[in-house]
Amino acid sequence: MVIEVGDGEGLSARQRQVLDAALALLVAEGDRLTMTGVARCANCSKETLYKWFGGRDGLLTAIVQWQASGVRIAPVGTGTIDRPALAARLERFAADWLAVITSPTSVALNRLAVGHAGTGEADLGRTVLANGRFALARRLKPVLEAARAAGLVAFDDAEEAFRTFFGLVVRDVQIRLLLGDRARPEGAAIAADAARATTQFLALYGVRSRPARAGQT
Amino acid sequence: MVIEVGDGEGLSARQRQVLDAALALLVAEGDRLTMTGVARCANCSKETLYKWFGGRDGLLTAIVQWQASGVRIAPVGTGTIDRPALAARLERFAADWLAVITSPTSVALNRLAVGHAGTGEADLGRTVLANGRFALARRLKPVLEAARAAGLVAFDDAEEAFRTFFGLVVRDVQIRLLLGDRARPEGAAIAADAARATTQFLALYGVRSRPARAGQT
DNA sequence: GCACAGCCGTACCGTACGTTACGGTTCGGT
DNA sequence: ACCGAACCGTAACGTACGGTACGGCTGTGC
Repeated sequence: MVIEVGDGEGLSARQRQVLDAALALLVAEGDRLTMTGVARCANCSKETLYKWFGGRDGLLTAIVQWQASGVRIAPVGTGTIDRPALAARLERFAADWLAVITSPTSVALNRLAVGHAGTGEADLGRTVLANGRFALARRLKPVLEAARAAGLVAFDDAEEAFRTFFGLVVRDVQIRLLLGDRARPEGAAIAADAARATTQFLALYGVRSRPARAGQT
Repeated sequence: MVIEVGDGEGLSARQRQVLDAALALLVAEGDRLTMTGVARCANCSKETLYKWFGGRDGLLTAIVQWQASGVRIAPVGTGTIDRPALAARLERFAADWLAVITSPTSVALNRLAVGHAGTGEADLGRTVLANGRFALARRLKPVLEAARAAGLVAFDDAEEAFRTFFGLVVRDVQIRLLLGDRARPEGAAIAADAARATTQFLALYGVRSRPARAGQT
């Protein structure tokens, strides 16, 4: 199965406007998003919505893909990999990821996809996973493997190492937000969490190289 | 705010039957659960459903509380606390928790609550969190604090330690299941994951006492 | 035996919303 | 200036479902 990662290439400027409006409405209204509401809020006709997106499912799918195309995790960058650089990079990933999953937009989209999972053909959940968790893994694994090649960390399976990192970063934050708990960390807390997760990950997988005790945050 | 943890005390046998049927239907149908469907499936009339539960929201709330009353995490038990006992207890918690959150029932219920979060007054999300994540924390924290008192582990904040343990146990499993990914670990994998999470948690928080190198799993 | 309460099954009502259809308007091409 | 395509705004249709009403059945207290 091929998941359309959708960089919003085939969309006209007007269509992007409509999707922006729909996304904003989704964040505000949640799953009560209605075709009439989108049309009114986007100043377009329902007929146009149906022509462009085929129906409600198509619109929702387009919204998910459109938002995904706007999420950009820190590019990997192929610089030298020493211990401080690795820590900085992991911390950056963690902070970016926390910022994404705690954003109202991401929460609304994940709620939509969760509620929609297992029903219908569109399978928004698959798309959200492809653009979220799996996209993150795709970006992070090369970093982990480069670090392993440089002797900084040790693990058998990059996938397992990634999942541990994921757990250390996300913890209970995402599920709590999805379930409506007010627990959204702001800037400073996110930075602190990212640093803690990185430290813990390196404590679990890091290789104690030489005496080098410096730069442990 | 007081959350009704609901041990199903005020329910007649017949009402439990109805809730069981409704829960089964919820697992099968997802959010498309309909009052008519519940009535048909439970061999009762809609009038009775409305009389007993007040409406759809009331029924959903009753379903959530009813299922929560059936979930039992390993009781804490106040035995001696040495390193192997601590590891065994953590592993037990982790395995129980993984079994719960990966069960189709839990997935269906969490999907329902997530989709329902932020809308309406019932606030199923709050109930699910109270009976899930927070109930787990309530059970686990005394164990962690007893272990700290015994000098086995070290941490400043039991809440933070719990959240780390939670992350190490759950990782990406729950969000993937909620989003419809087929990634349900079965018995052996759950046991392995529980052991790994426990080992990692003790590696992060455990106090290296004396030479004692035995019993590291 | 009988009145009555509780419940089942079903029919019914009102609404919300997805979907379709249509008249009017804007705009680019010729 | 004219034509056609695309699009806006709105009205209309059909259905699904939450909620309500009612007739019939069963079991229990007197």
